[in-house]
Amino acid sequence: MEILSSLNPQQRKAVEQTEGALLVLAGAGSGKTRVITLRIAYLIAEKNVPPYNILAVTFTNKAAGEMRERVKTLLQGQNLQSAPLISTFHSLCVRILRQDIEHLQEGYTKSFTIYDTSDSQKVIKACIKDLGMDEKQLSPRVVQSAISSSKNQGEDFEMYASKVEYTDERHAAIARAFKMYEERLNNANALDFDDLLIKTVRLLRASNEVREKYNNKFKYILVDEYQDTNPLQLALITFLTEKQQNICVVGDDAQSIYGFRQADIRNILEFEQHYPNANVILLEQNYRSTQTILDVADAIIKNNQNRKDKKLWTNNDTGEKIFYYQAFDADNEGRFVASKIEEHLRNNPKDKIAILYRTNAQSRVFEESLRRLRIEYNIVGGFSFYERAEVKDVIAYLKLALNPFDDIALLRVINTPPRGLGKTSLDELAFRAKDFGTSLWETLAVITDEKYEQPRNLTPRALEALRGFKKIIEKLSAQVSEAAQTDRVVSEVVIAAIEDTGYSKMLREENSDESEARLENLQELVNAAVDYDKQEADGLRDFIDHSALSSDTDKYDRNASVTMMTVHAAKGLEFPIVFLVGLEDGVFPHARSINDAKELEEERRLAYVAITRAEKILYVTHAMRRRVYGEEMAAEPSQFLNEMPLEMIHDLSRGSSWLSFAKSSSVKNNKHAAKVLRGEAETEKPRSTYAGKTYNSTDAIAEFFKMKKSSQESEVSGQEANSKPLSGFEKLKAAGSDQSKIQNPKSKIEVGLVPGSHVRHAKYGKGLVLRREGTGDNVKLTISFPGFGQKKLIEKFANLEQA
DNA sequence: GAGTCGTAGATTTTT
DNA sequence: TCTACGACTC
Ligand SMILES: Nc1ncnc2c1ncn2[C@@H]1O[C@H](COP(=O)(O)OP(=O)(O)OP(=O)(O)O)[C@@H](O)[C@H]1O
Repeated sequence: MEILSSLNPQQRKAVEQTEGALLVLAGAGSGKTRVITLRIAYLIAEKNVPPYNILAVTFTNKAAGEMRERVKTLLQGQNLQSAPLISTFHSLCVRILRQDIEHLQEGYTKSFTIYDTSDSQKVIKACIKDLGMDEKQLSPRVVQSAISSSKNQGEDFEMYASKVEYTDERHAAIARAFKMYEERLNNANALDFDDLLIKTVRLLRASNEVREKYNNKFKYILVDEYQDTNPLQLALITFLTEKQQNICVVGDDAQSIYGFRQADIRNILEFEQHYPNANVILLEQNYRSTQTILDVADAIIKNNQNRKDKKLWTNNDTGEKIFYYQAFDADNEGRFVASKIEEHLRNNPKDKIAILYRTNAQSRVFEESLRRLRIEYNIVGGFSFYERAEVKDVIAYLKLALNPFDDIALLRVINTPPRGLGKTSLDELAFRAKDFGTSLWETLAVITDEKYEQPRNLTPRALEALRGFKKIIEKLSAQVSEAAQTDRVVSEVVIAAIEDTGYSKMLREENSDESEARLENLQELVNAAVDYDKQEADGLRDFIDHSALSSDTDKYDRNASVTMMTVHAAKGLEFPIVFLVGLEDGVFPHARSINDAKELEEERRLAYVAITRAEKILYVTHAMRRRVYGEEMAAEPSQFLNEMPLEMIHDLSRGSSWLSFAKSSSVKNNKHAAKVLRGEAETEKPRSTYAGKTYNSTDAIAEFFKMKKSSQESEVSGQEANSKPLSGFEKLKAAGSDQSKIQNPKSKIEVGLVPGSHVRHAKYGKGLVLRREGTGDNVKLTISFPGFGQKKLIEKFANLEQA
């Protein structure tokens, strides 16, 4: 088969060995995804496996879409009766449950609703309230994440509750909320994201018939990014491969970045225990990146204790050095990136460039700076189209029409547009519902009935409004079931949900820029439905499912020259030019992970993923100041920068930068200046804890600041594209020194502690002042103490000495 | 019941 | 900085 000629011998082996269990464990860019893709084509074209017997599972919709495309291209010209199923875990589960959930006998029907994260959050809030607790005592966020992580480990609320110590009030409260949450979802015939997996696993476990059915259907199973599977997903795969064991998984333990979703790399490392006859193939040649990029990625990942050493080599050139830029602040970082992108596109308009960041919130600055230069970009993730309020509203109408038990959908739309149904009426409705033990919809039907004899506790106006609402939904339901029978015209029902509900009327009457934009978004929704009608014609339900599962903007345009996304979203992709931005302690690695060795290692793997996305050119940038919650904060260069081999980095910053300092302090016989900077950490007991390492670059940075102070004039005027008359650094210095001299004469230190000053603290020892705010007795100082991190202290009480 | 205003609190990462 | 929710007014 000629397509195999594009493979190296190991890859080829992995493709040709179609029977039995196979693990392909290999580093970044070694062709794992290519193996999976070709394997699917090979099974179909060479082994004559019917496509419907093949299941390939990926992690994101984006990855599934890409793979579908590639397989399609490979199989062009073949006359196929069916297509292989290439889907995410979640879509696969929806597919199975839509067919067979009734076998589970838990009261769920095929018309179940999917609750997204915000829907579940609403349920949780209601539960907390109904348990007589305050959101401040028990935050919905905490409950939600507890429930989710418990579920992803395969637990139900009973298992969760059984683990709670009876003295542990807090967890007991979570357990109660968990229980109530489960009951409410069940009553609403609703499943959350995690339930999709849980229920499928439970279904496969409980029903021999169903298990048998899918074992017979999916004879060949392939899983990409296997290192990111969690115990539930493992269970799912295990059940699906009970009969046949034709399973091929590929992955790289160094790229495991979904620990927060309970992903467990033991799944991949212990694959041979799960499938004792498994073969293991290692791929060691990287086809993607330059040697320099691989060296840098490798240098970083080597700092992880918990890892499996893998070889990775490349025939590619050494390539360019890594480009580094220290920005003055986030805005300046954005300008730098945009201007570099402009330069690249001027030289080669076809360049494909990615901006990768740790959190979605960072995208804004880059959007603005690109827009300023009129550079087109597209952005993956963040708030998706389907998460917009107006879109969710319309979808909620449709969800309610499909599943009237969906209380969340009902509450969302019952008074949108305003129908004169306020808190009082809705409280009454909810109260009755609880009393009857039924859904809001059923309750509504009962109490609006002409023949209902009990006192209603509703104003005549409210009663009429409820009746009107009921009619609207009934009409919509009728249209929906009609459409379901004709198996088409999703778009018509969508239009009905926009028009006949009064929704568009409300927006037209509002007549603002805002409402204008919303109407446009709804038009987009109609367009999506029209497209959908043309392509799949799988009915309204499928359309709605799709909207729930694609919070990830999977229609990213691979032809666009600039794409921005989080590092997580970039997994599996590659770009000739990559900008990895915001490399600061607290941002990347994220502040939430910095104090936990395990989580810090995950951040480091994330850095590894980010760097290995680059094919030819990698830029790394960081800002010295960044706004956090609207507050300007001093930012330290990321420890991951410190872990890079500095001689491979080329400094593009104007003036002196952290890098130039780090390089200059290199001891002759030492390979990496970074090691020098790490100093004591190296001689310490080898990284038994990371607490001390977190700020171990502080000394370097402290000295850097000191240097900076003396050369401030040149540094500031050298800052590129800094249009403000006074740089922040100057302002900071000015504000700091003036205030401390004039308004704080009582201060122990007459000179005043300006940012950059060294101080000594009784408990934390030597530290460096990063920031000063407030006046008089209220002066607060942010000080970085090596080994203790940043502390915010009141100058008056801190008892600081100048060091 | 609807709309306005003020303030506390929040951000990882994805399905 | 932005948001989401609660108090307050009409
Ligand atoms: N044998 C080969 N010859 C030439 N190019 C190859 C070969 N195998 C893979 N490639 C190319 O290498 C690049 C990386 O491949 P692929 O995305 O499959 O790697 P991967 O192992 O899945 O990477 P990651 O783990 O980083 O997602 C792709 O551009 C692919 O086309």
